[in-house]
Amino acid sequence: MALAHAILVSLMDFPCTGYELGKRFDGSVGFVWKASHQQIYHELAKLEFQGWVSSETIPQEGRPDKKLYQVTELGKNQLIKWLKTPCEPTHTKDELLLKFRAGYLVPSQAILEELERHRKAHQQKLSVYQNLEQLYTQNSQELSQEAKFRYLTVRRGIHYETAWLTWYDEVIRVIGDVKTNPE
Amino acid sequence: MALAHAILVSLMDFPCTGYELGKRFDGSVGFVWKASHQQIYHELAKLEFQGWVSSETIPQEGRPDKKLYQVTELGKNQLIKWLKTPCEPTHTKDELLLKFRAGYLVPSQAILEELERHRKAHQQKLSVYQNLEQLYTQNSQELSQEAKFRYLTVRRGIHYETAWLTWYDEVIRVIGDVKTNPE
DNA sequence: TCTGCCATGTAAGTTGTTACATGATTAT
DNA sequence: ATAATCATGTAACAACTTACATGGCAGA
Repeated sequence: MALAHAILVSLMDFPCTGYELGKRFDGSVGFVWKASHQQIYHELAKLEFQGWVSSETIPQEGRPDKKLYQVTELGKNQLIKWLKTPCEPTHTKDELLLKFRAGYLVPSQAILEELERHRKAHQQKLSVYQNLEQLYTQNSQELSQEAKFRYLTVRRGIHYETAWLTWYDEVIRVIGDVKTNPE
Repeated sequence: MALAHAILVSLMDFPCTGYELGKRFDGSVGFVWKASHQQIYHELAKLEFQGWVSSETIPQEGRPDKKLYQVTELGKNQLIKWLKTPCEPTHTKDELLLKFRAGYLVPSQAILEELERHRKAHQQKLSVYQNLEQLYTQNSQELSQEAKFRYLTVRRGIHYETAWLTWYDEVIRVIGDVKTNPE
């Protein structure tokens, strides 16, 4: 259900092909919603069938034709309807935290190494967000309404990644110097 | 795949029935992994078939028999094997943030109300975590290795919820005083 | 009396993952 | 040569959601 809306939100920025959407879902859109290209193609077909998006086929030589998708009036109305509908908080499913909770079952070194891998990933994501943030803050003119929402989405990413990094530091302080390794 | 491990982690704390697991997944376990009772019963049956858990049927009067599950040696080994295997960072799927990103399409009041609802939920979860935290910090004796991991899992929850609250404040500062409502 | 708790599931449908398939073009 | 990029999908499977089903017991 929400994948459909994630696609609509993306296409509202500008029309795209399925392939391009796939890349955007790997990049900045993926910070709020992840999806594989198979899912995207499948959902686009469904959306077109429902009349929420329309496509224009662009013939190409030496490679498959492109299909450029855009949101229809109906699609936009449905998107706005969805925006006005309350939603539930996201169901947490965090494999790393789940592992961490059972971390006492293995030598703490194993857990700390895994944590370090993830810490690096979060550090990198933070950098990406900080670069994006600069695009909004560097010129001092007032941001448009649309830009404000995007800027704050990036800010949410910064808060999120920073919270992880702070937690990692805390973990190191509490269990990082443990000498007694079980097993 | 990971639901199986979430169940094993929970059962390592102490043996449970499916029903009790359901409640725990609604409560403290649910902070790291969410699952419905249907999923849990289904997965328990699978786990027992595989020999990762075993069950003891406890007859009852006037209500269905209980099945008390516990982790087998095989299950524990599999759990430890899984703990040592690296995992990927969680795929983000945040409906609220997705909506927020497209927030410019509706009157900002609509978004702010939805945000307020979620802010309250995060505030409440934070309180729950803070109460749990006290259990670990109130007596000054050194925590066991197992308790440290649990304590830090709770701390992660506190960092997570606090980051949301900080972001909400920021959103209010940036778009909370907007006079121009589209539509 | 009615709601909620206890206790277990089945069945149908949707969503998401993994593997497979094609084939020219461009960069290393 | 080889790998990566462009560009689209199908098929099988696994995971998850929603609705349904049963039925006694305890408390407001």
